[in-house]
Amino acid sequence: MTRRVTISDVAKLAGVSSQTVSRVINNKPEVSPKTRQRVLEVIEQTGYRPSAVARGLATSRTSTIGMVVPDISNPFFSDIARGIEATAYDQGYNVFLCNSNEDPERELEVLFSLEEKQVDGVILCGLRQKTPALQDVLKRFPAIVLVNRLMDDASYPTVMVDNHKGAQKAVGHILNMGRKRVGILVGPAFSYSANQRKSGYLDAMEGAGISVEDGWIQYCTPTVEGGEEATKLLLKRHPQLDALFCFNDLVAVGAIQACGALNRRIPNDIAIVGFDDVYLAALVTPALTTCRVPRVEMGRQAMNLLLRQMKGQRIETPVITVKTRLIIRNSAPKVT
Amino acid sequence: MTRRVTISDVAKLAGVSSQTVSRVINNKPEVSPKTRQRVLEVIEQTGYRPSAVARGLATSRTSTIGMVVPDISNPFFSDIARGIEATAYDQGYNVFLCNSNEDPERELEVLFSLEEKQVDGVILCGLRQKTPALQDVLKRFPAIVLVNRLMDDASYPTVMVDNHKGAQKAVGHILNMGRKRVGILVGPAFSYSANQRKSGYLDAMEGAGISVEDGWIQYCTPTVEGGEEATKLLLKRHPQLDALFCFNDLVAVGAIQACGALNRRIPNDIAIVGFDDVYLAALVTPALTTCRVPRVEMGRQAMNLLLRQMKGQRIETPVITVKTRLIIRNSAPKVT
DNA sequence: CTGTTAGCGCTTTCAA
DNA sequence: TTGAAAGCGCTAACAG
Repeated sequence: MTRRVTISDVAKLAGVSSQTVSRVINNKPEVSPKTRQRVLEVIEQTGYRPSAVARGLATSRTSTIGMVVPDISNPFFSDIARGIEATAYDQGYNVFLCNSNEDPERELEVLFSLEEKQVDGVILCGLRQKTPALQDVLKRFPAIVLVNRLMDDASYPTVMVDNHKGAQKAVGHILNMGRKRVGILVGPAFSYSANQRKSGYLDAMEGAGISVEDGWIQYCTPTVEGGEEATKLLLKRHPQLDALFCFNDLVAVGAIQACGALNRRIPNDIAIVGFDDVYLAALVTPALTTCRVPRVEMGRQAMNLLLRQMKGQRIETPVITVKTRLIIRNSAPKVT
Repeated sequence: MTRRVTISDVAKLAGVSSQTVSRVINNKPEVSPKTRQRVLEVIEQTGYRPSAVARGLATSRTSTIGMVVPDISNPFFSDIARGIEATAYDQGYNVFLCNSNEDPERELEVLFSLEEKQVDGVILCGLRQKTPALQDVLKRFPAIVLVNRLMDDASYPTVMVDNHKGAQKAVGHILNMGRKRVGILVGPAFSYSANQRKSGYLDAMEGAGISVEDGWIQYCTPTVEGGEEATKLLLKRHPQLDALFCFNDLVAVGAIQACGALNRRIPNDIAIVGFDDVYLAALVTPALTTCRVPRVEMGRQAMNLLLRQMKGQRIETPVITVKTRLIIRNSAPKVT
């Protein structure tokens, strides 16, 4: 660790002012080819890298953004993260990774740290709260994008999943199989996505002229265990159900396991459909029919929305809704 | 977006010098309680946050580290990332997430960007190359930790998995089941972990007095598809094999699928053991016996090593080797 | 205990 | 096309 090479080191060695070096590294046109050439050579020789910190202080832009996710080890969010990082990288931005651990207090704290770091923008994924304190910090960022969670007042550009249509497609597919007694493992009652998926389910059922019994609707935690428990409860009370539409793939895997324990054959006795299409979905037995959510794409879109804001461009569509696609596998096959 | 509140704004409002404010925000003792109180009140009222950028320029430390992973959406690395981020956060560091996409050129580029951002340290996960150019950039960082990949000269503190012992345990378990014809799906020939696991396998077999035929050793890409293909090849040439030790869980899942296609019952006809214990492992059918790698723990250890370097402490153990644990499930159950 | 001065490495503005 | 001066917001070093 020797001292960093600075812009004035380069300037001296090239026999120019540091301003000229600055012009060269920023690709300004007003430098003579000769001078530029000489400066570039010195930069090459010395291995000079401009300090983004000093530049950030001078320009008050850091080419840095913050990404807040509940948990990066959740495959749903790590895919989104990949999309964000890839697009950010292409545009010369570095990304701070912050886990909020679903903890509102920590969510605030990471936002404070991002504020101190002077990020140019923040992408918030799966945000849970919207307290005044939260609203307050958010206001202080130059740009904000929300992913998978709508603020009540739609105050920020947002990337959403078309949960309603996705659920309709999924349930429609089940109905096409000839099943009519379709239960739903809704997921958590407070979840925005869960409620959208539920309403898609209800619309599909209603559209087919089937009246849904209250008991067919079962809330659960969005995990394998949650799905397993909920399925056991549901099938105990309503053994006549011949299909289950699940909040996500993890819940669906729980449902598969419960059906195994209850000796219900899938799909013959009961069909099962998930949501998300995480990696797992294709690999369980039976392979899961599910609604694919384009997560990497969501990340890209989110970063693009952020970039536009940071460039001061107007955002035509403040809410981008990405489409899902039904992936048909063995847990709810196509009936021919 | 109004102008940021700066340290001198606070100083003026509190009727002190900015130096005193600096002392307060850095918790220096030499400030009178009264003054401190007054300054804190102004900070509270104004919502002042010190600029980490300005501070970074002044101190040449940024409280920021870089984390380079091949792919954050790979669950192996996203778990490590979680461990790193959690520990970093506790110590007041923010983490730049960089995907290298297994691309040596991009790996270099992200390191350059991290250098410009003046990170205090870098954690490199699953690094593939060690070209002179790479060595060169690395030298310019104040602190470096390697994860899951040893540089030939052990020049940097490193967190490794005890692949050798893990493989020995796994194969030992298979042998205890009474199986003697154990094939191995090694993984990629260039992979350091793969070679360590292979040597653990060979030692276990030799220790049991079993001579391994060359044909039992099958290289493959470390994916489900790779495992599937390799298994088909292997079992075609060596149908007598009664167990497979796989490079990782994905390969093992591929093996399970191949066995399904070949009508080989697991574990009766053939036992299958994986490595890593990603969350998938418990959810496939049959559930996978596998060697658990404590990934979050690895991330924590890596960050701790980095912290010690950044504090200028001596590193007693330049290579930390984390232990694996055999998780026995149905694909290779315990024989009682 | 508190304030003053200088400077971190860059860009912006103005002048040449 | 080039350079000089000032300043971004903070801390280090010194003085009082």
